[in-house]
Amino acid sequence: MDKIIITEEQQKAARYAKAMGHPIRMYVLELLSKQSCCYSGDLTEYLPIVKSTLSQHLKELKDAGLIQGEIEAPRIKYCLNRENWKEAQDLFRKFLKIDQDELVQKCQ
Amino acid sequence: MDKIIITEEQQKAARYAKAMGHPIRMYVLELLSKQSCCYSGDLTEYLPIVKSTLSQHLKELKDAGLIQGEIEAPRIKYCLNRENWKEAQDLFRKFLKIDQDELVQKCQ
DNA sequence: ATATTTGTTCGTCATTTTACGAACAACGAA
DNA sequence: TTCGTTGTTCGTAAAATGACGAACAAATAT
Repeated sequence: MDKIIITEEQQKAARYAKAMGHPIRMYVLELLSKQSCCYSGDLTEYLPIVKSTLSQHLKELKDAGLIQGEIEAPRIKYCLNRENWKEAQDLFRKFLKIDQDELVQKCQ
Repeated sequence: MDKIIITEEQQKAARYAKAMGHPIRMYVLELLSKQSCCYSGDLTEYLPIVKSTLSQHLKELKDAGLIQGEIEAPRIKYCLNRENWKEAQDLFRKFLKIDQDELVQKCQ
């Protein structure tokens, strides 16, 4: 009885989805998809969690490859990891059967 | 220091993403997005997990509202919950439809 | 009536996740 | 140098996740 191998794409998509699977992380990602960058300190101020918890969430997003941090002393500037973000976009687009042409039109 | 309320949409999107955040569940969803329905027994046969574990994963997808089961004795036929699937599509579409070039400009 | 098939539920267990506060490290400012 | 700011890491704890096998329930088939 041969078992199906879950594809690499499915693994990747699941990994990205998992990283998105928390309201705080979803919030951060959505913010970064709109405003190019943000500072961890500002997030702490607005989000209902303490800084160590936020740090963990940002670490998860980093580990999943969705964001990256850049030191801008004494703060850290976060922005999307565009390469992987694009990969995630492509995977989900495909997964969600989003019409590419329609999307292109919308974006112009 | 007022805290931001995570929006209902972000909660929903995170909930859907969380449900997608496992390779097995991603596999099932992708299958259902392609072939309209499937039977739990067939999945057990092909996936490298035992039936009780599969049952748990299907329950999670059900609880998240992404799939629904219909008794077709002695088996159970699973298909997407169209209404919620559409909602998930819309949420992710909105979330993902960032124009790359625009983003590149913003990030400089 | 009994056996078989199908899928859920239960009990168990190890691991991961989420959260907090305290302690720490890095760095710029006084 | 010393102080304050910023963010990570550590220790801890509660809850959730993921996996298995055994037991169970429901329906069909013999």
